[in-house]
Amino acid sequence: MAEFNQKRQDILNSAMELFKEKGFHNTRMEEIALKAGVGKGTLYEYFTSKQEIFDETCIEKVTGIKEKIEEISLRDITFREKLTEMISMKQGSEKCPEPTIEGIMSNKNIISEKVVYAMMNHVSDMNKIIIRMVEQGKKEGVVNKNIPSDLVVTMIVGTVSEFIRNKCTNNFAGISGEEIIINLLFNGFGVK
Amino acid sequence: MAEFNQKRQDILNSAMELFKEKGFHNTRMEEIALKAGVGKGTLYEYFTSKQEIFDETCIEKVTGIKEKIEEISLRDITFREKLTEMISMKQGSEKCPEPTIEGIMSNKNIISEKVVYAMMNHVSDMNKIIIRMVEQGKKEGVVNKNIPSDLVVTMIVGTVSEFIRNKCTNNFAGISGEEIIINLLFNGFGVK
Amino acid sequence: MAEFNQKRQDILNSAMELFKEKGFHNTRMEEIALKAGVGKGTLYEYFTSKQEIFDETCIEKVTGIKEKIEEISLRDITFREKLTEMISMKQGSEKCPEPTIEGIMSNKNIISEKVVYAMMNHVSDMNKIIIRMVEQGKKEGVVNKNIPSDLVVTMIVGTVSEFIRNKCTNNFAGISGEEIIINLLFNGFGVK
Amino acid sequence: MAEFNQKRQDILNSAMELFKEKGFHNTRMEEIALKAGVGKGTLYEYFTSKQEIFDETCIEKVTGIKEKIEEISLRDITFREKLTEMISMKQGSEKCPEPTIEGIMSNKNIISEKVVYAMMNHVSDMNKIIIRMVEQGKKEGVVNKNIPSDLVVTMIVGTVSEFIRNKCTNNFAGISGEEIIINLLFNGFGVK
DNA sequence: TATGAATGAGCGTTCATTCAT
DNA sequence: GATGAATGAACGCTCATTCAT
Repeated sequence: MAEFNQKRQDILNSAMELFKEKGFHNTRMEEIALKAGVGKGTLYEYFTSKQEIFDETCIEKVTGIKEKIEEISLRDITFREKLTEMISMKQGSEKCPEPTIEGIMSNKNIISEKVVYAMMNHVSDMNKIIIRMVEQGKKEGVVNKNIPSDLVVTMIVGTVSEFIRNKCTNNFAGISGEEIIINLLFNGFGVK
Repeated sequence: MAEFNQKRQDILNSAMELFKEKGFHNTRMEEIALKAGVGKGTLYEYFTSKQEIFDETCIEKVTGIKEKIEEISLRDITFREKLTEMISMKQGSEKCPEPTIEGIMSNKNIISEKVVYAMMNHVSDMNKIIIRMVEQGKKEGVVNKNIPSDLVVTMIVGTVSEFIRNKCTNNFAGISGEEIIINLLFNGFGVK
Repeated sequence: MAEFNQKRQDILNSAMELFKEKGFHNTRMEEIALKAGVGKGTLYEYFTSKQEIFDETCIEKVTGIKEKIEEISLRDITFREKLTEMISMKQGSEKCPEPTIEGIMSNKNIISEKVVYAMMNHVSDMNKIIIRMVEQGKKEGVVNKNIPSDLVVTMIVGTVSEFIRNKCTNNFAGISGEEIIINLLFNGFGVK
Repeated sequence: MAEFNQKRQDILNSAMELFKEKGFHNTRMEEIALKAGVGKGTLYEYFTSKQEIFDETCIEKVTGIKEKIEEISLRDITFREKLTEMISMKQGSEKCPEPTIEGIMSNKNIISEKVVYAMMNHVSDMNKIIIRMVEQGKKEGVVNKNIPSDLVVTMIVGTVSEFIRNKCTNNFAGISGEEIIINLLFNGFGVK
């Protein structure tokens, strides 16, 4: 049984990488099998269809992100420290992964409907978690209580995602701007 | 010739809508032809392949966004006013369009390579334009000169994109948060 | 349109021959296409699936038989003459075809359900037609009125089918037993 | 060894039932194994292929029919009694079986060639047996000596098969027509 | 001996593209 | 130029068969 799960995961990992690299429609079942080191037919011992494999990889990715956010949110650290953790967050694999929720959600017309719902629930959960983090900030007296929390979340999520994205496409050669970005979020770019 | 361009544009518009709705691989040439009111074979009088049609729609979309940004950047208004214009920017079509650059770029494994380069150039241009806007802000004395402009751009682009995205998925029921977001960008969410 | 129907019929004929020769599952779409002199994809311009092609060939066959029976039943000849016509009936094609209804019905687990119903209706129609023929015989005073017509039909259909089948498998070398069989049906094999 | 034969027979019985119900190509080896209560691999300990299993079931069925006919033919009873026995003959299993030779022979393009020959020999044997029965009738003075025996056999086999077939498809609700059919065979349906 | 996880040849079907009209 | 009937390469999936245990 442990072995079953292991092989299943191998397939999922191979598929994930190929989907990321070439997209759903340009990835052939045969390639997934080859990469996972199994026969084509074996894929169907673990999954019922290519669609299911794709769905699972998507679910796994959002779940992974959500769990990281959740884990950060539960630590006994300040709001600012949590923000710093989030911005340093990395997807496990090498290279430059598809780290943002948005990248995953852009496959909406490929993912099967029920999985879209599942993912949207995850996204909604993440929003709630981050809203709670913002409210922690308000309690700590470091976040302005007059600003609606959801808009604060919008700025955080947007900025952090864009920052991570840019780091991947190497727009910030060498400079580690995390600290600056955090300050920007707190103080804005305006002159005081 | 004018007629040629008109029909070409009709095809492009039909294709754009279908691609947005169903994705590249789920859109059939026949559907595009049908929607454009031409025969299937006719598509090949105006484009050499489905790929080319897709490439063109992508280019057209980024170009559209870029031109809007450019147009805003050239107006004789303050930096803050330009920001406000950007956040109110809308993609032409009805419903909820695919307005952000990121949504388009997520098709990287479908777009043909040379078009990816073209698009990245556009994106890079846009960055430069926005950087110039930020520098205008610095000159006006409303943007903190000590913060690297590219990081300011990161925050602006990320926040604005996320804001537009959320407005589409109706996360902000009724409340028009544009003004608040602008203030957030300038002052951050921190307590002064 | 005439051309459409012609090509459709060509495909059907090729399919019919192959199905007869090799059965449904051993006949490949490619072979049907090859035999019909069209491309594999073309088959799908005329039919939606292999199943549909098979269904149509079955329908066509029973319909053909039914129409022949019907045509015979409508002629202005005596019951005995009609019987003689039936026993001399031949399926159009060369070689030794699959002439009996039973041969066709033996594909019940291949034919799609709704077509099975259609065929059973045809079979039921044929029974009614033959029953009417028997009743004509009773009116003519050549068929014993005390015997239930459906049992008479059973004997006629069974004997005629078996006779045709045997002629095909060459069990009756040269001898044309039609006349004898008709007499047998009327008088039985018993000694008077 | 007895156990070997028992299990072999179990497999054959399971297969026979499934083949009858769903046909050769729609029956999967896994189903046969499941129904026989053995593992998929075990099937190959007893048979070399699915084909062989099918061949054996066919042989077994014709052999069964032939043996019944043979057994009837050897009894010390009159020709008429033998006929009555034949028409009352039933295939062992419940429901409505595939009792006629023709039903089995309609699989000619599935059965392997050498088995087709074997079956045709059986069929030929059966004909000879029934011919001998007819000749017994002639000796008993109840069958007209002027009619070629093979044509008499044709009428008997055809009528009996059709009768059994119809009884299965419930065309004769309740009425047990066996006696009438026998009389029909002897006397025909003609008016004397 | 019995098993069932693994396999891959094989086939039905789709759809971008072509080309005769 | 405009068309759509015809095409066949390509791919997802099935299932008989194998073989390590």
